[in-house]
Amino acid sequence: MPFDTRPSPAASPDTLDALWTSAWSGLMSLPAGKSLLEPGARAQAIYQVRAGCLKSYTIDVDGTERVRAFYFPGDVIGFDALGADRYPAHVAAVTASQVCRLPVTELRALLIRAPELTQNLLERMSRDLAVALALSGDYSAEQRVAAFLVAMGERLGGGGSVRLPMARRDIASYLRLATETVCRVLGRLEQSGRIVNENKTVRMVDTARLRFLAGVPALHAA
Amino acid sequence: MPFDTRPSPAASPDTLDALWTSAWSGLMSLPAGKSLLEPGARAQAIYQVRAGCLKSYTIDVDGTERVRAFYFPGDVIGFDALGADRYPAHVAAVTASQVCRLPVTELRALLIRAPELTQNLLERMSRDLAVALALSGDYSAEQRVAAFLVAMGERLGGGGSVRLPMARRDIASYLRLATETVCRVLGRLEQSGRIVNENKTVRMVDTARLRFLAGVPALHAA
DNA sequence: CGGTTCCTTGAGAGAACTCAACGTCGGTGG
DNA sequence: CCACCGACGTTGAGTTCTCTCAAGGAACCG
Repeated sequence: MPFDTRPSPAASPDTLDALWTSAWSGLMSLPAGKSLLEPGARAQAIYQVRAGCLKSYTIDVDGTERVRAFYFPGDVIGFDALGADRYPAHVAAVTASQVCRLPVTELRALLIRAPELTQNLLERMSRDLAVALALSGDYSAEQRVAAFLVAMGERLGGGGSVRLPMARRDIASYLRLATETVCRVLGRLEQSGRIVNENKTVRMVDTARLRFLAGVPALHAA
Repeated sequence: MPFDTRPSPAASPDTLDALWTSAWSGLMSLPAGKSLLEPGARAQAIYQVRAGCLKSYTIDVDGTERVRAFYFPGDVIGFDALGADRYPAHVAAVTASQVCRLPVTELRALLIRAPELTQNLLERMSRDLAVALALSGDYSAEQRVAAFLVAMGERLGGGGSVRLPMARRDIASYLRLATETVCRVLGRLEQSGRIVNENKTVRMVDTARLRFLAGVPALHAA
């Protein structure tokens, strides 16, 4: 349940959509592993993913990487920087990616020019907030992994087959589990016939059961 | 570190502040335990706490209560409903409280009339988002409790002495721990001389050490 | 003052973590 | 084209932390 990160398009007039869409510019290509944002840097722009996959992460005192979020095409990067005016975390490409840019100054101007867009923005942020709150719950390793698979399946829409471009370590870090635990759970899910684990691709066989394991399906239904 | 929930006032022109402040109306008094919002209800208004303490919580499938947030005077309740147009959780008074109201329609009108306020709103939401993300990390029971105490101390500003109006059970639920674990950690902190535990009030003796235990002090410093 | 709820402390169980080893994949250079 | 190397993935054994179950003590309310 906790892992739907899709900022699905709001049902707003075409003109607003167009305004929003055309605001983005400066397509940028990033090879796998390349850093896009550094924590502490002035938040001069937000970004939208056009292709590939990126991750947001922090490095804590003992040098451990903590993945905060994964971003896929359509997702906006940088909302969490608007408050403090500084980026709070690293953002780097997981696979070769393309992103486009919207300077914060232009975002503000745009919102003053078209206040109706604010609604859209608030919706996206409040959805992110709801997901983050859901993620902070205490769930078993099995629940977390199942929910992650289900959410990724819905997010990427591969029809029961999910390609996970990120390393097991990244998934584990995101789910607050040990890498080994993720492997073990995937192994157990495969043994019990719920999934088929093919390298970086997971085929979900028993989706209903996975959803049940994930717990509350409400968040996805909504 | 993860627990600063204060939406501290943004440094914006007096007129904007005044506009924001005067938008709120309908002071409402709630006795302890009284429910303010129910999940699923149409989000017709957001609220601001004027006095007391409230909590936001969900009830999951097995009937367990999960506390999502505590609200104190100045905090805004309901941001997370703006996206889905429905409140996502229960909100109830922990102690006798007073709140005032801002209908969503008026909020939208206000934002169109004074788009500069949007910035303020985005800042509040993005701060909430950052806190929620921080809270979702995996921390030891000791880290969580220490961080909670430090954050509450900063939040309520009682000069090293924090009054915790909510039950241990609520704190435990919020921190994703068992009630007993919270008690045990408080006991250990007291035995090692870091705090003095007087019923509902905790005096922080070794604040520096508590901050260290809480981990990254960055979030508070910023 | 009795009852209820909350807080605290103890003993045992279970889930996830750490440590460790081995197998696999992908890239690089001979 | 193949062999090697390093990073990643998987699996096992033992440990640790927190949870659950249980009971006694303290505070609050009628």
